[in-house]
Amino acid sequence: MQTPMDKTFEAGATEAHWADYWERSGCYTPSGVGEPYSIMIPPPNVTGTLHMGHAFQHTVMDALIRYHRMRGYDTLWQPGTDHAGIATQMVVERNLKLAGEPSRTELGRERFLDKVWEWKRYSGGTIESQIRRMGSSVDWSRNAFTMDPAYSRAVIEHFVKLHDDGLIYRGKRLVNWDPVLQTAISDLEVVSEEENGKLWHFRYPLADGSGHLTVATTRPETMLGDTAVAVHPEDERYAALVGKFIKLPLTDRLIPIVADDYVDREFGTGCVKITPAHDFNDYALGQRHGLPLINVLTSTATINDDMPEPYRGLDRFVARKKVVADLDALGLVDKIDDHKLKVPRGDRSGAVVEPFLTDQWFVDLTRETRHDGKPGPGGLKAITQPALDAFTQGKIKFVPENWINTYNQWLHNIQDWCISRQLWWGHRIPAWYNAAGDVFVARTPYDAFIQATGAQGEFQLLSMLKVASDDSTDAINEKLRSADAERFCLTQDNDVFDTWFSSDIWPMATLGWPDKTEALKKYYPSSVLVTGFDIIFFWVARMVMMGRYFMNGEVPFREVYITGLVRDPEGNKMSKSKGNVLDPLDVIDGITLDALVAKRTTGLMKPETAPKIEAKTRKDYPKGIDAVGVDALRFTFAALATQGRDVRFDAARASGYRNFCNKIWNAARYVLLSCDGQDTGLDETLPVSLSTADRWIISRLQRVEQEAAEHFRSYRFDLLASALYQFVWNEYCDWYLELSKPALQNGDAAQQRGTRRTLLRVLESALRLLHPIMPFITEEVWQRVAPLAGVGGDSIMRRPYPVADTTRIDDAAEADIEWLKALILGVRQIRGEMDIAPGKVLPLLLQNAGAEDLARLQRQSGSIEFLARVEAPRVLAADDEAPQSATALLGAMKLLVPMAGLIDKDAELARLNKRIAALEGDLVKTQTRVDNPNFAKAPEAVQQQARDLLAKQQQDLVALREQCLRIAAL
RNA sequence: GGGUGCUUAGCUCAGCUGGUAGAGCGUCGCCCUUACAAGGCGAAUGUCGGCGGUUCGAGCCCGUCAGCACCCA
Repeated sequence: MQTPMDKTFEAGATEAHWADYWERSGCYTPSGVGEPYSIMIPPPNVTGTLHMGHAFQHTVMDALIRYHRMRGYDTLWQPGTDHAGIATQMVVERNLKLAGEPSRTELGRERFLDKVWEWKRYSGGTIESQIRRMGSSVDWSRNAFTMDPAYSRAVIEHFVKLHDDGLIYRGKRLVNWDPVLQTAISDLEVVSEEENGKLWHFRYPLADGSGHLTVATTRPETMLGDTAVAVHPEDERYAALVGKFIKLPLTDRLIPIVADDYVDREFGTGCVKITPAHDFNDYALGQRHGLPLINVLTSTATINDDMPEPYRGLDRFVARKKVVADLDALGLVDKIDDHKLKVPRGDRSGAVVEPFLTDQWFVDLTRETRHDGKPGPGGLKAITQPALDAFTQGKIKFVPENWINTYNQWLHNIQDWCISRQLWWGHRIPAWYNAAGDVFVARTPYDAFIQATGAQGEFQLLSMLKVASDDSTDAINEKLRSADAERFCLTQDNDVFDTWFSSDIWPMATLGWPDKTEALKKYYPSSVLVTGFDIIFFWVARMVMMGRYFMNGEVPFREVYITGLVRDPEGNKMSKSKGNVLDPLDVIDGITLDALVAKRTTGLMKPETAPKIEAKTRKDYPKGIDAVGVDALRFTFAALATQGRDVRFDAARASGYRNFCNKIWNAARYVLLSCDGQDTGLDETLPVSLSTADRWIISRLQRVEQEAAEHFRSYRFDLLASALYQFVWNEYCDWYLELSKPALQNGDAAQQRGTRRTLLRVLESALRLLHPIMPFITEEVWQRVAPLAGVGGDSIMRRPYPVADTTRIDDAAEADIEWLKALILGVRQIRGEMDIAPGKVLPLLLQNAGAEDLARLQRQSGSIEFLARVEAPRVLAADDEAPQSATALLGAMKLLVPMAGLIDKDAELARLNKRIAALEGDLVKTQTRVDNPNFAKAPEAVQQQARDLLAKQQQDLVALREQCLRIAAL
């Protein structure tokens, strides 16, 4: 005998135990047998902790992984974290500031990086413990980090190979410059939003003194770097001026007037000042017209020393005012209009980004042929096109599939990718420079020195100096200096790679690439990538590019399941600055309102937003958040995983699924109370008889198993959740458990044996069906149920996922139980609508019963009496007089509950009239449908269905009206 | 300007190849019935954004308008 179960399910108590057990007993590591099934986790940034979005996606991934593991696949879920260059560097810098410690620049590169590693250990540890809490069955033995030595080697290999293949170039180009973080960022990291600004109109005098042109600008300070004024070639107003010169105010320069159809004649005056060094469009125009580039700014966005003295050193916005004031003093300001414009800001710093001319590294994604003129394909052919083809050729597909449009559109308009960042935290670019500025790209410092010395004919120098292949740059330089060979000294590029330029090889590098490992052979391509639509460009597309390029055209994953983004109850994106984030653990463990408010309002970048955040929090969660446990949270995510883009998190919904856990728990409790220590049919030699109810629930189980398989295949976790919920609650608990009660009380030994066996087997199957979504409660309950069901094994995780046996679908049993339910529903309806206490046992008469009704009555009488709480139903003969009764219909049969002393005449009349009214409405609809002469065009089956419905409605209506008259007459 | 979605019960959302509108939460009655009050039983609630079209039949297909959201330029 087992120890009895508690009356309620306490999630916390079981979670830690099973998570620990699964991991220790090797449930998470690939079995090594079966067809491979793998998922690479989108590595969370080590900037902080997991948020609801992670919890959501991890739920989906774990459900897929557990499902396939149970299906017998050799299943790998690869975990890991991402170093997240800019984001992490910013977090650490902020922490240093808050702690009053020396700043990044004061510490210097090496000591600062020590601080970042310290943070990484802390943050990474937090993330890993959160993943463990959620029950995510990742293979911890393969845990990876994008800055691991092995991973770093892969990043370098990836860069060097692309470089050697002529697909990477370095050059002075206009990039998006974040003057606060002092680094280049990619176009994807720039967010442009409409802001209120001004449009300044300046008069630019013609050099010959014959007048002026008026130009409009949103950024006056850039005029110091103007190198032309452009007009539209077909603009008659200015045709005569093209080729003349402007005397640029505040400088001594003459700049030409050029014609270019980039100019929009309608905008402003139709004259545009051209600043090629500070605007992307102007840059392109400048290239077309051979204009010089004049840089106005420093890297911190102050005016540089090449500019006229009065402006030097001024911040760009101060300089803007001064430029306007100075022009105004010269009488050159025509007018100033209010103007809405898109202001580009760095997504991390929020600073206004400047187009800025610097030396950067780029991946070529746009050329047909190599940029260096050597034979071979350029980036367009080698990288971009294959990434597009992967989908058109069906090697990968999106789920939902319409995301392909987003993907294609981006790739068709793609720009070269700036991959260098002026940061310290990240993979340092493996490029070295000599004093002459020559660049050597190599896998190791040693290789770079080999190249550098070899280039000057000094092939033996390094071996003479006993330079080792693993010597650092400094060590080699030291040896060179001591040998008076200083001219061979090299310095490594100070910059690091864009983080996405390391995570783009995640599916390969985590499996050991560039080595040809067994894991790579087995688990690449991964089966599915689960991620949000917000990083289709950042990550998905780039993984496809690099995967195909480095893996002989093989894609990194077969399917991309795009999830929605988790939002707050109002539909806003969750973010720390908005103060609407939720920690999944706070939903799991619960949190009081005050604690939640405190959590959301401390450590804010803008403390003044605290009152607003507090008010919103108190509105959204007036009672705090109930502790629901991991399983309920996971089930909530599954239920919310529709195909839409937004997932509004609803704490009430989570509480609802917490109740579902409790329902499962108590159902199991009942089953165990009924079966533990009893004959549960394990002895195959003893006779077992299955009742209609037994055959019915077994049949329903097969159907839900079919549905589950389909929903996993199509990634419809919402439908999966609802199918399982309904089966467990509305069929197994509401009906089957109730039906089992009279069977266990009154059945013979074989019947009881059959019922107990069915109770146990169906529950055991249901637990396995639910396990991928709700691992903990299913394991906890399964451990108790499985032995009684005759099922062995140490963990539900290792049991097979239920597969439908269609031979056990039993239409007759289903029809019988549907009839039974309808009968009971009829009685309950009378009871409910008459406010008769549920416990009150009622007499029940059956009038006009057919042969089928009588047969079913015979088979189900025990169930009827128990569930409907009625005395043994009395069948009226055709000529029997019925007492005055409340009525419900079951097909042609009437259910009569005698009213004497129970039911008020008027109440029953009201009730009948309501039913009649509803029925009349339905009848009209059906009648008009059937009467439409064109209805003959409909398929015969549809017509028959409609005619049947009509007949039934007519028959019911007649019966109800008859009954109504009879009661009224009393 | 280009693109992608969305608009269904008070709220959050399902609704498969067109065949009499569903779930959860909430609401309203009656019940502490020996698995579960985190529960049981019953009930109410929708011109499926507007208009037009195709069709025997439209929440679903087509057109159009309105509102909302996001992405790209």
